[in-house]
Amino acid sequence: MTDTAHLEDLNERQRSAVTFARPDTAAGLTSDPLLVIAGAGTGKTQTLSHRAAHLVLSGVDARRILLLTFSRRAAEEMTRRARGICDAALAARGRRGQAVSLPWAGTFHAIGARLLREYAPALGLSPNFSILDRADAADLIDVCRQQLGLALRTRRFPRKDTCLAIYSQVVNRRAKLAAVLETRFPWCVAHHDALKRLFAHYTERKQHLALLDYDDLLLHWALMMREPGLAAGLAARFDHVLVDEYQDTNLLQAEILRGLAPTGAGLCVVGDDAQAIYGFRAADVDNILGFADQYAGARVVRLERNYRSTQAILDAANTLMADAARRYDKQLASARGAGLRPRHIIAHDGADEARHVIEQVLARRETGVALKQQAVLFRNAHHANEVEIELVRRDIPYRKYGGLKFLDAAHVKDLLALVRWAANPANQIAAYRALQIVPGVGPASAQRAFERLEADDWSLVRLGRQPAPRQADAEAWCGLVDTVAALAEGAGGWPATLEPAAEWLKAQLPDRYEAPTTARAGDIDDLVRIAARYRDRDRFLTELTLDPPAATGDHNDDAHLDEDYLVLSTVHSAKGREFDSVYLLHVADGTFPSEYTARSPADLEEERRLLYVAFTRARNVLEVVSPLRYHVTEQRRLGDRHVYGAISRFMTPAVRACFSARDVGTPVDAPVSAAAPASLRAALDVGAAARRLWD
DNA sequence: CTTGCCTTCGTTTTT
DNA sequence: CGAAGGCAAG
Repeated sequence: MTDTAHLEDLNERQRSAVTFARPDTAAGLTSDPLLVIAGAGTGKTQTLSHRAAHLVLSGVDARRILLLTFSRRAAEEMTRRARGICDAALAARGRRGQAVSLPWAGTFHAIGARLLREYAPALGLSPNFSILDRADAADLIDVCRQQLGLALRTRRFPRKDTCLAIYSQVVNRRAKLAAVLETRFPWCVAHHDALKRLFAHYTERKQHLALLDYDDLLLHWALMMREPGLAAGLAARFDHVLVDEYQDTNLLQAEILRGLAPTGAGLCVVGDDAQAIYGFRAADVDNILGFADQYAGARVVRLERNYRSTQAILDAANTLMADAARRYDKQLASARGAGLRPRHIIAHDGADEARHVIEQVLARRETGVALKQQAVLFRNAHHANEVEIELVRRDIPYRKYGGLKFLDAAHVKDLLALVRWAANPANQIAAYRALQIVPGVGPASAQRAFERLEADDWSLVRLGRQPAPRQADAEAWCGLVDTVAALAEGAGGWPATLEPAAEWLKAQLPDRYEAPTTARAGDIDDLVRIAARYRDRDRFLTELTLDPPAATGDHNDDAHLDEDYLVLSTVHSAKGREFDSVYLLHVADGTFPSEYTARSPADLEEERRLLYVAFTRARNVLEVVSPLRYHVTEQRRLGDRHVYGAISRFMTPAVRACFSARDVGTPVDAPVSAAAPASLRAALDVGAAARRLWD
């Protein structure tokens, strides 16, 4: 007899999703397949964490619940909430609950890494495989390209990032190379055969060197599910599989789920097709749109009562989505009343945009809304530049999510390369990078040293006994090899073993980088401090790669937890979050939608959804800014660096009717440059640009 | 073979 | 404007 007090703060729909179970089984031990279509702000997280808690309270073993999320933040949040619900319920029953945890909550990639580590022997994988982040994977592709002689100048070959992107699409879409090239990379079609060879070689190298890229974590997991014996064993470990953000899963992930729950029994997926914004990463909206066809007897529950935003904001969001092509029809209804109309601000240029937004943020703060409750959102990281400059100038603290990451800094990568090489001496990418830190060691010496290492059964210790390369700084060389060997040994325990490596690297900084290097040394110390938070070296590497610190400065969040700061974030990074006030920058055609994705109708739909995600982050205040004249980042040679653009095509008259409009900034006085690109000439007339606003 | 300087090229979103 | 690739000097 289950006490139901914990279900009281749910609405009827939510409760039906939380308690959904097969009627003929006791205590909800299993259920038919369940799809929860949860509109923005309708309590998706609440519902999923309640379901997990409810299952545990009904007697399901928490270790037999698999909870797959999109980001680590989401996994932690849900685990935390589920624990809170369980604790409260157990306390109410007068039972002293031991804290409930969900040991199998995590991202697809993180859970995949964990399972592959465990099943490595059965899969012919080295259990100490390293995970390549994006940049490392691209570097390995580059090495392969050299090895195959594809880097010839006779014919332009796609660059490494493009090669990796193509590869990734092929893997995640489970598609033929030719098809991917034709639809998404038409300018590379001529290189079909060479790419095929390249990918074959890349795959072979990864296998040989015990390296897995992001896609491999899913691919190998999916391959494992194709092996009936292994699949059955894995499926038997879990009674319930709960999936968050199902609209952002791809075909590989769908295949994995199919293997874990072949009939759909125990499978519960939650998502919102209107918020599918990861198509560029091969996510497939058809997963969620076709769920009921995929799993016979699936139950669909729709959540439409919105607890986040005011109705005025939801009206704008609903109107925006009314034009969408394919979708689960839903109208969000606010539980919070009418509220203020959102505002559409027409700014003269980027500077006015920045100034206006900051003034509004400060004004809002005067009414008692903390900076942390306010967010400036944008499509591309660089759109925030002018706002950032202004924030620094006015000494307003902020934190930026998306864009340049802490781990992208060259010196941080250096230290990681040392640790990665130590963890897996066959990690060619880490080895190359580490070796080339030594003055006088370039690609060729690094290559030869690596070959010697391979020929000598990957023994770092014996590599140290061999003479240094001719031109190498002998002292630094010895320092490097000793340092890495000690790291491999793990002497002194984690993270103390990291200290000598950090010190050695800091000693190299003046040679390697321009002065001043104090900031770089500080970053290295920060990384050492971060390392201390992880149990051991391997967990540090794995988790850091799968979940890099989200924001610049995020790595010292413990210290600044109570500080107030304004949030700057890409729309993508803001998914799943909410703020009292949202200011959306640069709502211009070419950005919303992006000029790069405006080609196919499907891409265009995704751009609309991106705007929808941005709108629906706001609780009380939404301001959308369109600068008329802005800095153009491409075609710099073609003359003037400012162009006049058009307001986003998604801001249709019907959508604009949901907003109140206002102009800010000085009237246009700058003469129009005759050198502006011809394609933009039609928009050069400010009067015409202004008229277009009200068409 | 390494390194530093010069040219050219291409630009989104991220687990 | 920044990164990456090519070329020449040490």
